[in-house]
Amino acid sequence: MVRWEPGARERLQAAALELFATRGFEQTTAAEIAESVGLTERTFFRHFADKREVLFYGQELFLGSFLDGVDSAPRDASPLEVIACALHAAAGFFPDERRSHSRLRQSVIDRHHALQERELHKLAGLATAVSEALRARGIGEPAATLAAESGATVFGIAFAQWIRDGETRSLPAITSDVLDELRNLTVVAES
Amino acid sequence: MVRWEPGARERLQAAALELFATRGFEQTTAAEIAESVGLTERTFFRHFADKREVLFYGQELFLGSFLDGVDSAPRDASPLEVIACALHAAAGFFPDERRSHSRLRQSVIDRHHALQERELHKLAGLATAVSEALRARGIGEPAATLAAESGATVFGIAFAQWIRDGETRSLPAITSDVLDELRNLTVVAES
DNA sequence: GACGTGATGTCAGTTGCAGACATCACGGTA
DNA sequence: TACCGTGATGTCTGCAACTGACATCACGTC
Repeated sequence: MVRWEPGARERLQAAALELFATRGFEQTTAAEIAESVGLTERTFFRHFADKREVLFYGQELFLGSFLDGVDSAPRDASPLEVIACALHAAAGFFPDERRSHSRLRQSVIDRHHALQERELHKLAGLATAVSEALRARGIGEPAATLAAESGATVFGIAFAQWIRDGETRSLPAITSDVLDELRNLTVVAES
Repeated sequence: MVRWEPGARERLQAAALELFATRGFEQTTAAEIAESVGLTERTFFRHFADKREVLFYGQELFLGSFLDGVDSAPRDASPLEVIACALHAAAGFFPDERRSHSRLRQSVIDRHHALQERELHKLAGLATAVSEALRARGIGEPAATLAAESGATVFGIAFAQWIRDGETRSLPAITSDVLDELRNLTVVAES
């Protein structure tokens, strides 16, 4: 007889998303999430540093694809060209099959300030990691940070558009368009 | 005999900053902050929605100066020119006399994830307000959001530089330089 | 001089989280 | 076959972050 069902973490994450979506984040206790999959509150907090983290755990792969994109850029690429590569790689991380799941998850996040804060913090951490990768390529400051943060901004805007109702384009396509808009922004200012 | 000393909120904010700076954020309870100025924990939470907010309360004035800057831009200004005006106005909100206080406050924030999250959330709220102001001027999406977020990024980088040890330039001067770097970023990419 | 008001105090309760310690299937080792 | 270490879990306990309900009482007003 098995002592524990496998995949405790994944079951907790799935249950949490469902409960948050139906009852709301504050109305769902960590104990309820745990009990709904046959575990205890204490175990919940062993898997996730805090209640919010259950929605954000496991983004290292996403960050990794972002950094892989940085590495894939040619040596002599400009900062913004490097960001373009990173965005292309990162956008590929979200194929269209994930759209409805992403939509549900984001609708939960958008409804609660506490979750928005965590999301912003994760995005900021990603930007920091990218800016370090840019500096490792010899790009100085503040260009590296500026480019990295701009990349994160572009991704955020594109992602929000990707999960909007009625949107049918793929995330890479949208990302590319938004990046073009960023280029236009400053070009127009220069004219 | 007066029933309460005036300025409860300000006293709480000052005491909180000092205690956070000396003991650390998690090691300081809301009750301790309140008692250090002769109040109770319950009163603390009547003035601030949560423990973190004591460090962030009262930023409407800063947001206001940002929006005033948007309004001060000429009608036919490009999005980035509008942002330049907004940044100039916002940077003026932090004269050099505030530098050491800002430095202390920021050092506390930088030491604690929970406070960083709140700061990012406030900055994001500012960017949202600015993007709405841009849309009200007839600027479309995603240009408005892109410009507003870029402005927030520039301000954040400039502010971090302003409070760095040894930095002597004024915040408006630094902000202007960082904004130029943002322009260079995309110009180089276009060449 | 009575009266409403607003900032505060008091008290009790829920929830998020963490330390300390026990449990016990499983996999290896003698 | 008997033993042992390990890791994921449960149990118990306690603190701190908040919150609702209700009491207090200086102050200004009528």
